[in-house]
Amino acid sequence: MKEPKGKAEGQENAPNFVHDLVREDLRTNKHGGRVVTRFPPEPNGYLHIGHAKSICLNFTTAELAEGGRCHLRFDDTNPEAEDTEYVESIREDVRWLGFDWGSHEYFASDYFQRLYDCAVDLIERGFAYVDSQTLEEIRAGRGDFYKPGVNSPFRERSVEENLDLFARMRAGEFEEGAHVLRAKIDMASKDVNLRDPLMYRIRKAHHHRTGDDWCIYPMYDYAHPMSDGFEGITHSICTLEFAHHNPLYQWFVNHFEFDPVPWQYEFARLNLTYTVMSKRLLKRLVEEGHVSGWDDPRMPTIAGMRRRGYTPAAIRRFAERIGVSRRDSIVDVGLLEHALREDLNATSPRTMAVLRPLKLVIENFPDDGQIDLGAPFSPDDPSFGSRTLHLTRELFVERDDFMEEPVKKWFRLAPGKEVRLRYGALVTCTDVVKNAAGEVTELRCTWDPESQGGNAPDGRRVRGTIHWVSAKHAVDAEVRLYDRLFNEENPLDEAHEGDFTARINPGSLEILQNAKLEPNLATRSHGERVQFERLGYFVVDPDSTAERPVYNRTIQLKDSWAKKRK
RNA sequence: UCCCGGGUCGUCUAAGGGCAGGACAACAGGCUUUGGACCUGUGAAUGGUGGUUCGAAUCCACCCCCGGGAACCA
Repeated sequence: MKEPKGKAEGQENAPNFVHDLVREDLRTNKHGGRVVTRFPPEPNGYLHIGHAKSICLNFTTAELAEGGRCHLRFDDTNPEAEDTEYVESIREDVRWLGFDWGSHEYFASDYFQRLYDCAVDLIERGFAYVDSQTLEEIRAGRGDFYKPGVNSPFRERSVEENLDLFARMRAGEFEEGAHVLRAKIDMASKDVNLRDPLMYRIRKAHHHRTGDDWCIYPMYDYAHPMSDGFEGITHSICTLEFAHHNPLYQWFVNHFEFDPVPWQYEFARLNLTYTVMSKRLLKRLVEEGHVSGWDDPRMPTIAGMRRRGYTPAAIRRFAERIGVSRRDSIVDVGLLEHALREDLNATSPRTMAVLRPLKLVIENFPDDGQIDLGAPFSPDDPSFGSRTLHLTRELFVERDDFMEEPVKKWFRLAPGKEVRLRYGALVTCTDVVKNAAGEVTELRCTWDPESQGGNAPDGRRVRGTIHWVSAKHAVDAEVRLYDRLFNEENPLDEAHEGDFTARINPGSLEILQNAKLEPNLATRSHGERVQFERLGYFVVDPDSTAERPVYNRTIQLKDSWAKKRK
């Protein structure tokens, strides 16, 4: 029978070659039905959306099998780069994304003794040796892409001498750089990584977890496959730049008797338009003050996206949709934004807030009159509930919703034009008040008392519907409008002048101090998400207080009017 | 100059000898008390040249382009 390999029309899940391979392994009962993966961050920085892709891939792959699991392993073999500070943020971010590693949290540093013992074993079997050349000699001896390497003069040391030297390295008898431990593989290999790679180097550095217990530290190429072996990993998933290490990965794993024998699979890392993803560049943005920190809502870090108002579900959905393949790509950030809007549209209560207030006075409305009107929090889902709006003589409307000399197809406020106040009433602009500078400071209107709630009493068509708040009831707030951090699709494109910071979008943050909110928006808690009707999705920032609410704009609504004007 | 990957609509991807399909974006229309959401429709692709075949995106050959690789980093 022919197994349909691709997905049919209307497919919900994007292609994922790793899932396909694992399903095949399950079918053939490879590893006895076990699937164990791991997410192995180095605790030297904050996680970003690229890591999120990997986290989703590793956890969803494990879920393919009954009893499958995904480990969280901190790959902390370089004491000079890592810090405990990052460990907690990584845990928090993975948890926030919605994944649970249960009791399977590990640290590569917990394996230092075991790794050492295995290295001794390799030495005893003649597969590793202590090299006493200088760094420069080792580098020169490795050759280059076109020339094979040459054997180190120390390559044929006796097992006894190697054992003695290695023990003394561990004991701290030598200075940094005096010796290294190397795997004895093949100095003439076309694969440069196989030319007797380093396994251990001397580093008299304080480790964030093991303190000063060790002065020799294992290299990634040795520690990683071994850690996978120790933990019973079946599918070791990493990004493409590690593909060259696969033969070496297998070499180490095959010199021990692991069950299961792990295998490494590589996939293409995520790149996004209008975004930089490397830890080094993100660090520069923070350190040079281009953003307020690792959790600045413009950052592609998980912490930044969380503060921006992204939902875990949107990120997971995005990761699923873009698929997993081996080809380099730059995903249109619009795909991410689509997943975001999709989730927010379904989950956000609708509210009203005026960002740039313009006073509107209803002249035929009593001075102290007030009409209470019910308004649902969702236009089509009653389970969201409703609140009461207060129609009063003085209101605030959006300055952008008024145009003194309207262009064609303008359905909003303009002299003589009638519009609907959402869930409020129909009002007609009768006059415009200006200050000495000629700026519009107030709109004078009349309303149709028959139109309470916004219904046209005679069925007349009123095309424009605008949002508003009662001046008397409005709560002042700060609103931070965020936009893409970069102006260019590919900020790293070398065709541009200057470095990537020259492409930062100067309009990526605009702070409005005088926004007017409907009252219920003043009492929401940090992280709560709402839609400000007609404007976009917003989230309560951690800086928010009861006295001074602060909202961040997560993303604008799709705006076909803005498009039309262009 | 060497080794390893990879090239399908603008973007991410299906189809792996038999109608090049989907999603996002774009465009057009419908509906609408959010110019939102939703619905309908349209345009849009197999890097090149040869070869095998009734038939090639798919197999073969050569070429071109892109990414990665020579840390005591991960």
